[in-house]
Order: sequence, then C-alpha cells, then structure tokens
Amino acid sequence: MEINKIKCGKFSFNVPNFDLKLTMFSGQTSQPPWKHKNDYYQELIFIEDKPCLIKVRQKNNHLEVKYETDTKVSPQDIKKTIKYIFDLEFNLDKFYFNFTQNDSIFSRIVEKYNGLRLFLAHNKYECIISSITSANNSISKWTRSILRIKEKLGRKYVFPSSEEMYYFPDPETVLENKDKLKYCGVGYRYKYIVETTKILYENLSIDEVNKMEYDEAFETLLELPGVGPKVADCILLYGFRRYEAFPVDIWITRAIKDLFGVSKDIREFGQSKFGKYAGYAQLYLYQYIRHKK
DNA sequence: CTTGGACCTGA
DNA sequence: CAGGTCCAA
Repeated sequence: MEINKIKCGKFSFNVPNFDLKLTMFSGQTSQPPWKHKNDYYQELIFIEDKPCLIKVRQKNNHLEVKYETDTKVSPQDIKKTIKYIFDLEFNLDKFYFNFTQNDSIFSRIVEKYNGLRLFLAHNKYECIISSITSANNSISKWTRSILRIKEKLGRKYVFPSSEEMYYFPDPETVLENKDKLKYCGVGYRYKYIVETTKILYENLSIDEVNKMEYDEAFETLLELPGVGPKVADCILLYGFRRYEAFPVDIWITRAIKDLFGVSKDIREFGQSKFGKYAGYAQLYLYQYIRHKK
C-alpha cells in the first residue's frame, strides 16, 4: 500500500535519564527491537489512525527523530507517542532513590544499567502474541518469529523514501491466514496463538481488559491459551503499562534467590517488596542476573 | 492444591 | 539443551 498526502520532517528533543539501545534490546516482549538502518532505529506506528514511519537515534541527552506520515499527524503527536513508548515521563531518579538507600547491590545494578526504561507496546495485540511466543523460548527466537509474522501476514507500507515496512496483522487477518502462521517458527505455540486470537476476535476486547483493575486484568488474561502468570504479567507490564506487574521467569527466580534468598512465591515477594515499582525492579534484576558471571 | 512430563525450535 | 504453560495424576 502506497501512502498519499505525505509529509516528512525531523526534530529533536531532550530526554531525561534514558538509554535507547539498552532499553530496546533488553528483551521486553512488547515488540521486537526496531529495525536498525543508517544509524537510526525505525518502526511503522499508527498515530491518529495514520501510518507513520518513525526513525530515532540518541545523541547524549537528546533524541533525534525523523518521520514520514500523513499531513494530519503533527510532530507533537509523534513526540507524544515516542514519549509513551519509551516511558520517558517515568521518574527514574525517584525509583533509583527509593531502592538504592542502604543497598549497595541495588546501587551497583542501577548504576550499571542507568537509563533502562520500559519499551512499551504501540500495538497491544502484537504484544500479546509476542509475549505468548516468548514463553519457553529465547529472545532471538521469539523476535524472529514476530518479524516473520509481520512479513508473511502483515500489510506492507511503502513510504516516499521508498522505505518498506510491514505492520503486525490484526486478529482477523491472522485467523484468515492460519496456514501461513505455521511457517513463522512458533512451534507448538501455534495453537495458543490461534485460540487466543479467536477469543480476542470474538469474545474479549483488549480495550476492556485495559480498563480493568490490575488483579482482574491478570485473572482475565490467564484465561487465554498460552498465557500463564509470567506471560500475563509481561502483557500487563509491556502492553498495558501496569507498573505493579512483576513477570517471573527462570532468570528473575535466580535473581531473587541470589539477592534475597527467597525461592517460592517470587511474584508475590516482588510485588510486595517493590510495590508500584515492581515492573521497573524486574527490568533491572533481569539485566543484573543475565550479565552476572 | 501440587508435581512432573510433553510440547518446538534453532544455537 | 534452554525455556513457561498445559494437563494428567
């Protein structure tokens, strides 16, 4: 699909404590890392229902943005979207302050991964499928699967710069092209993806889940095939920006055992210890334990 | 309510 | 061989 009534532009703005590369490559299941091209990271995002090609790169404390989009979309809209995706309004220093008091371990973790933030979903359905695909899977494998789904089932958009981008298919398209899904390397998760997609298409609106309180949303997501406690918390954290979510995988289990000597009811432990910062604490604990020798 | 085997893919 | 969820026991 070609894009008409296009305007191109660029701007830059100051960002707070932020590390774009670290954030994008920290394994968050909202989406795969953006495509790296000509020193920028780029993605196709819908803003005001219009396709928008966004390119970003970081130079110290400012973010440089280039865009190609419909004339109806303003640079302010784009900036707002970028701020949302990288959670730039979140007060990281306050989070650091809260957990580094009298805690040398957390101080070192926070120092080492300074600027790590949430990488939030621009498409909640893509986040749900990414999270299901990530279960019992490696980061490189689930991201490759999602990229394949975009290319094989997604719609292609060609921008004026002749840049070609694919957008993650909607539930209806996935159900109509189940056969193609089989060649995206999702393995036995295939049936989870199809069944969950059916439910999202017929019975459960993502917007409804978004309106629920955290606990109700968690329980509702658990009803979806392929969604257990870990995946539900990934969806809530990376897809719905619920800071109290604390996704527990094998690495977080190790980190909590390593740092606090706790080895059961890890999710409850994390949520009560870190409260509204549970999601952010999980981000940093994950980096810590994965890089620990 | 708890446990442990089966499930796919690609390093 | 790693890695969450499901299902049967």
